Amino acid sequence: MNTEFHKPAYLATLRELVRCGQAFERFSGAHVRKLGLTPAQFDVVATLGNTHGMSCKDLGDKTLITKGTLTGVLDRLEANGTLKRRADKLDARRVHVALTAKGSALFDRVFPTHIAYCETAFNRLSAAELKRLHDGLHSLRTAFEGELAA
Amino acid sequence: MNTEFHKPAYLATLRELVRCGQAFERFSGAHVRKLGLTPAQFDVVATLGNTHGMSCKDLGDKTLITKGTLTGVLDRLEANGTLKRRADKLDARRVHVALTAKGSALFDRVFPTHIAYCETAFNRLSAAELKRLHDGLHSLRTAFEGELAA
DNA sequence: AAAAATTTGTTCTAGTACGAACTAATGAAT
DNA sequence: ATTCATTAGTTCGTACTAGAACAAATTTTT
Repeated sequence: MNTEFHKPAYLATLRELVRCGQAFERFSGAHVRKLGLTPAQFDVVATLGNTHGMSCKDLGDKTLITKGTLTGVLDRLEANGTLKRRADKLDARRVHVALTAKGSALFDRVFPTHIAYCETAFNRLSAAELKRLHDGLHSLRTAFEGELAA
Repeated sequence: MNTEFHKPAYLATLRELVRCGQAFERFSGAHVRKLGLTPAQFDVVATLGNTHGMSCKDLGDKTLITKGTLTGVLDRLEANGTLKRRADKLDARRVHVALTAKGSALFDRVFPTHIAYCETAFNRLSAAELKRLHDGLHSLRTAFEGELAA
């Protein structure tokens, strides 16, 4: 009680960051689920689309899904025939992951649709606003990563 | 295959939004876990701190934790004595949630510490940058919410 | 006042999320 | 070559997440 705690000014921005992120999750996630995928699954399919596949490591780096989680996501997508795992002959530790023909068709059907859907929201901002926002987010992310390393 | 898909300009900003949000989660979450709480638990304790408590509905609205999830989070915090549920006499549907003395002490110990920790990252940006970022995030969030309602 | 619609909170399921422990394979150091 | 350290993936435990179905209480409608 009543520790007179002076709230720093940055809290308003922090709050907007979290709220905006959650609003995007709802906005994007609800659409993705209607397309029959979870957000994480969409992320994987979108990353593998139009590539010859990649290792779990690379996939994890690009999607920012941690490796422990990735195993399960890949399991489910492999089980329903969206992608296939195969051993990497040059490095036996690695597993090469690539979309199947079915997965590629899924990508073609789902990716442009979702990109167009998201565009409706972003189009409410001007190009200049988007650029400013991009730069600000980038600075802040760099700050988080820098402090975490420190 | 090879539908020549023209990637819209907004994707760069979208990517930064997601990455910045995840960077914050890591930055903030790692610290909160060291303090012995999960991010969701910290969110609840921080929201209940310095109040006389509130209904699950209000708590869910403020923390943006959906009600199905909130039940479990509250279960665990109640089990370890951080908070207490009691019936609301005016509206029997409602459950009033408030910190116990132990929970209040936890809040006093953990909240200022974490706020100060987060400040180190935000201090890397100028006040003007933070303001611009705040406004941009707000506009974008409004756009998401507006499109979702539409 | 009775029926219908809404609100509040819990429960259930499937799918993340993170961290830590573990195995197997590659690379480095000597 | 053999030990040592690092890297890639999987597995495990606990906790969070959305969404849907549910029961109970309140409000609205008639």
